[in-house]
Amino acid sequence: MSLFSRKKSISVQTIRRLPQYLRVLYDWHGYGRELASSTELAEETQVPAIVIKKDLQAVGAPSKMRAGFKIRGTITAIENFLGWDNLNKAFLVGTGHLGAALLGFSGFKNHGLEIVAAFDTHPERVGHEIHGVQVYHTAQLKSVIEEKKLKIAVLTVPGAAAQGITDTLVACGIKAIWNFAPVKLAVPKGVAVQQEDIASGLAELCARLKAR
Amino acid sequence: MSLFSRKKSISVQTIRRLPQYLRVLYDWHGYGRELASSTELAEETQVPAIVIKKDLQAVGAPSKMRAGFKIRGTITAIENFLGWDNLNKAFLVGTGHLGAALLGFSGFKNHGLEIVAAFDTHPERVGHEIHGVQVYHTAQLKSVIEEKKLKIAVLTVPGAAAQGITDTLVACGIKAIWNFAPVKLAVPKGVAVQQEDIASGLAELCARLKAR
DNA sequence: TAGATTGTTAATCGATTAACAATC
DNA sequence: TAGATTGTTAATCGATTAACAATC
Repeated sequence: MSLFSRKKSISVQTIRRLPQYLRVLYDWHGYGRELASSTELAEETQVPAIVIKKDLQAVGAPSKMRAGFKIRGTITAIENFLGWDNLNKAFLVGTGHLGAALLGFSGFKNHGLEIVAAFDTHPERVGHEIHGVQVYHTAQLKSVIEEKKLKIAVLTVPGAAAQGITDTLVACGIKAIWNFAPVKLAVPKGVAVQQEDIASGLAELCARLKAR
Repeated sequence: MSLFSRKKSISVQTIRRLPQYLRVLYDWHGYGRELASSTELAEETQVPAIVIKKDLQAVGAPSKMRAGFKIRGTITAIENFLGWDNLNKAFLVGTGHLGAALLGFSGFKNHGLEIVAAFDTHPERVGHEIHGVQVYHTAQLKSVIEEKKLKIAVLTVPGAAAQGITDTLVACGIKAIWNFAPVKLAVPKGVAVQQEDIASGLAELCARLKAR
């Protein structure tokens, strides 16, 4: 056991499955259950049992031989792996339809994210609140980010504006950007960008529909 | 060339990348360009050139040796593969924040989707229009689906309601469901469900942020 | 004990990547 | 011709799947 015995990096696929497990585990934990076997989780999530076993082992979920994984401990292990055990302060740029929808989504608090500020350029939005979140003018980005010590940016601006805003964010020292604009952002190394492309899912659905 | 020389099935990963190529190609086509090499597309999309080459070959995009892929023909090939060359009539169930945001998103017309009806149970929404789309009561699902010959369902209802609505949709003969509720839907074989789980992307971002 | 499960290693599969020929 | 590109086949890599031992 050397200092270098770091767990070998966990695959993106595994990471993307974790929230799914988490939801079921929260549910069962709420009912007072203490153990969950990969077989049972497989039934609930439609993910193969052996995949679940491997995924949970990868994040170091505690288990009891022959009995299954310890629900409470597995929740902790996943939350810990994702950094969802304490809230990251985040802000949202672009309070259009999608932005407003995300501001109204209370579920993020279970997912390590707390959106505490929003930004826009439209005069009729600036200065108001949306779902309890104050909307500032984009010109105030730097000062508000510093003042509130914000770490994660949620980008819901039009595609044409995305790169410009991104450059500003990078200049402000932001290290994580969750981008909903259909544009590949150029960022310096060291800044994590998570691209959400709604068209990908639609393409998948259409291709499957067509293939039948 | 037998009847069975069907292109070997294209991977999900390839399918999910196609819309990205499409956006760049639309753009360049708008400028009157006729050819695009995989190298140039790689620069624009940050996808490796050889991946792009393979992807475009897979959908049968036309090319000129030494010169690149023919933009107009490649657009056609991708649209055709995805069935985006003519609009699928779709409807949306659940006109909450996210549902309203999707109704207001005009971009779907470029993606083979035309949302022509919406459903909800809230009395204050039923009977009104949202972004020009009529909202019906969920009780009218069957009749409206049949009357308007709707094919694709977009589900933006709360998780607790998703499976119940799905059962109704299946009974109405719907074959494709684009599900934004964080619930794995149980459907009979032959019904395509595309699951969008916003938490997956967030998990990916958080894991990457944590790993640094 | 029997049987269901985790733990662990090996086999399989398929996507990505590399290599190089063919082309204009 | 030289050089950039597509076309095509082979090599690599890593995720999934299978197999079976260990456990209680």
